[in-house]
Amino acid sequence: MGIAERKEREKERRRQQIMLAAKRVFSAKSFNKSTMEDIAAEAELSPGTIYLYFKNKDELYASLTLRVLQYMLIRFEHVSMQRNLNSEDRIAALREAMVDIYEFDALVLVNMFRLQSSETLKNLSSELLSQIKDLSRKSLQTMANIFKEGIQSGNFADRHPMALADIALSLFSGVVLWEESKRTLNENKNYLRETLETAFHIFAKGIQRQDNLMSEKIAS
Amino acid sequence: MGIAERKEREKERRRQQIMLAAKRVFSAKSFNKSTMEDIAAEAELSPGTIYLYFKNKDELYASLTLRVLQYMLIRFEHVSMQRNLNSEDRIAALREAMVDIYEFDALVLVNMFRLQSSETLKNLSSELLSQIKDLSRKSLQTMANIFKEGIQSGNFADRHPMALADIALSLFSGVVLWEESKRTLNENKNYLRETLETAFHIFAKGIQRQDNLMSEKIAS
Amino acid sequence: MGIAERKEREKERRRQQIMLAAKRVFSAKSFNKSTMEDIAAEAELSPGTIYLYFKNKDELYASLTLRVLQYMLIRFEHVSMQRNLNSEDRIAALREAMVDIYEFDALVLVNMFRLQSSETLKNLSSELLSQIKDLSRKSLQTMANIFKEGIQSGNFADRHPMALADIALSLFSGVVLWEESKRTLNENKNYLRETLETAFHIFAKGIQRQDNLMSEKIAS
Amino acid sequence: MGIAERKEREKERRRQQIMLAAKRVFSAKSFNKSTMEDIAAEAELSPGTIYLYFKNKDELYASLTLRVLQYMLIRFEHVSMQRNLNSEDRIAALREAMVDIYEFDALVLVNMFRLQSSETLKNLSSELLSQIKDLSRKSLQTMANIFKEGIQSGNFADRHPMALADIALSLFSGVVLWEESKRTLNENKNYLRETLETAFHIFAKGIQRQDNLMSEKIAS
DNA sequence: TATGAATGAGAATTCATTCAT
DNA sequence: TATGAATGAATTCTCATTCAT
Repeated sequence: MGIAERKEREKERRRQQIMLAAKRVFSAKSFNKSTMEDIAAEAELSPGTIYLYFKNKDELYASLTLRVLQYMLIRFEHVSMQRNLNSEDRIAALREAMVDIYEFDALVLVNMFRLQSSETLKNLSSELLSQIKDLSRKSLQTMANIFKEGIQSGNFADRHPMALADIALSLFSGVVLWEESKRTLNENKNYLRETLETAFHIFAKGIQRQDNLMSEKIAS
Repeated sequence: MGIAERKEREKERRRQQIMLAAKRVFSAKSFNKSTMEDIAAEAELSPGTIYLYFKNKDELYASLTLRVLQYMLIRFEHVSMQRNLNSEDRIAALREAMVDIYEFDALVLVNMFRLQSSETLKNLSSELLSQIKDLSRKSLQTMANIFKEGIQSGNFADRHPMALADIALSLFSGVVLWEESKRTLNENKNYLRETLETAFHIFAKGIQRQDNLMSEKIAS
Repeated sequence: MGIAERKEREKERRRQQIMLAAKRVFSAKSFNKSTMEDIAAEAELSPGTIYLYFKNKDELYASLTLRVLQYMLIRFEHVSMQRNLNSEDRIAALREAMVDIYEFDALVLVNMFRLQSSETLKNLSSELLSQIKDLSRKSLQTMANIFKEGIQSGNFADRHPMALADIALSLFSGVVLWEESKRTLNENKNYLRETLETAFHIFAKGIQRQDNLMSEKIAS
Repeated sequence: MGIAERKEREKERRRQQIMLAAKRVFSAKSFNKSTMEDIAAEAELSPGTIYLYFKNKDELYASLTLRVLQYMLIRFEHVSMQRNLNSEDRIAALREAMVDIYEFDALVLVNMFRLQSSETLKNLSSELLSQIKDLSRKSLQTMANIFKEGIQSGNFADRHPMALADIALSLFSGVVLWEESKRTLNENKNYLRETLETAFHIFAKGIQRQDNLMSEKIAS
């Protein structure tokens, strides 16, 4: 029994080892220019071994996406459970979660959209695909709940919570994409955190109820 | 001379024809899964002919990016010149410009970030690369000017105009990316315009001066 | 018009060139040990070129089979049309046709049965597969007609003509198989013609009507 | 000692278990498309274990051939020893032996010809190879003896007995090959027994002495 | 200019075989 | 003995690019 469990754990560890190597290689070279041999070398394994853990290159790639999505859900759920925070602080917590997610894996989130291509989709096992769909749906739903509570407590203007979640996620990915882009073209330092802070300040203000804003002002 | 001009015009027309074909193929299949033969077939030309107009696949791709950036700059400049509009309406005009850009070429803007890859960059002629940098800089600057004027007229909160431009562009690309993603995964209808409207409403409200909001409220 | 035709002819010639090279390589090495690179080298072409003419290795192989089947049908039809021959001589002519077929391509006929594997079948285009089925059906039918006429003329015992065709073809392939086998194991000279002669003498006698045999004997 | 024997017996049983699994897999998929992992899975063993019993894939394959040749010799010897039967009945007994052999292993006999490939031969231990040659020689010789006795007893026409054995074996393998082929291509039911009966009726009649046939006829 | 057949380097993937446990 | 993860050489196939016509 213990043996089966240990084997299972080792197998999972090996998968992680390969995914981490893949992440490093993809970050350095972009998906198409990265070869399975590069990844194998980075993981200090032989090419054949990769295929014991991942059906093909697209599936390895998609597994990286899954990994980020899992982390994203956990971080969003954590924010969602912090009921003691006021609405504004929850938005800030959400933003901090996003910074964490970015630090967990900057590029895979960005490249996640590679999965758009139907040519890619057909190389994926339906199980993996449905896991990805499921996780992204859950993450959005979790974010939507945060907005919903803000609306019910009268802090946020009355908008469809799911639309707000879509927009918050879009803002996040857009900023990551654009900052990464600028960074590569100009080799500048990383302004992601600052930009994200500004962006979410604006977003937070943009979704507040007018009354709320007024009363704040008057109180001051 | 007239002959030379006509030839020039025809050459440009042929370039456009290839780019349009490439755009369609890249949209359907993603860069790597699209072959030069696919593109040639879509353009009703032979593979060899493509190479008479574009140095290589990467350069063809980059030219598509250039094309959308040119359009973007024109649209942004047009908004910038509409001095008769109030700040709020200019944000709305900016948003409409973005919808146009999206309709001009949904994915290439998003995939523009593929150019990040340094492996790709070195396949491009330096001329093309500097044109791309130049155009994206100008587009941002033009947007920044719009925000700057809003700040000077006292309508927008005092923030760095370039940061606002970065965020507006990020929001735009993020929404395109995410809506396209949802569309591919779920085969749903296209909610881009609606989402973009909501997103820019929030953004517009988020960057207004508090006083401004209050006075609006009181006046009402 | 003439150009299109010439191109078509050249394309067909190139296909033949590849098939001949493949035949030589398969004869020397057996299907699995022959690589596409071997075949390309033998045809003095690059590996990629093979794929312009044949979808994959299995399809190239099956095309060789088709080629023999085409030749087989022509030879059998030729025998079938020789109505002036008596039944016994027609069997002899059939046997000579088989020797020709063997000389046209000894191994592919033998290996034709590789196509049995369903794993192989699924790599073939349905068009090619149906051509193969069609040709083997027609060849058998043509042989069956020869037997039918012998039965109707009272020379052959009354048996199902198609069953006789099956058996004649089986005898042919069995002899080829076995003689090739002996030849490889013992590096002996080629007894195929002699064995085939004996085999078809026996077969011819075996299918004659008893009366016929008797009367021959009495007449002698 | 008893222990050593039991171990030996168990080892042999395990070898048989693997060969049976291999036979099933090879029948379904053809040699090249069958992987050692397929065979291991079918035998409910791990790939490594196969190599404890067989040197390599070619040798496993050759062992299957050996197995069917052993069975063939036993069956032919059994027919050979039935001296009480008349010649015609002995041919019938031979045919029944062939049906048994077919049922013992339909395809391996036919695929035996894969061993032709010199590339394959050099992967085999010389011991195994000489056993195979020896057994096939003995089987043919046994058959030849049956024919020889028929000739000496005046029932069969005077032909070289070994040539008759070659032809009988060819007819057998040809029929198996062709019937299996038809079966795979058309998913029909199995006509092997019927075809083999007809084929050997014809063969039996074809090798009889003329006088013999006449006298039969007159007697009737 | 346009063609499209040919190229061939390069990639993904497979699988017989090994070996530490 | 048995395992099965790991290997890595070998193989099939792809596709950006070239070039003779």
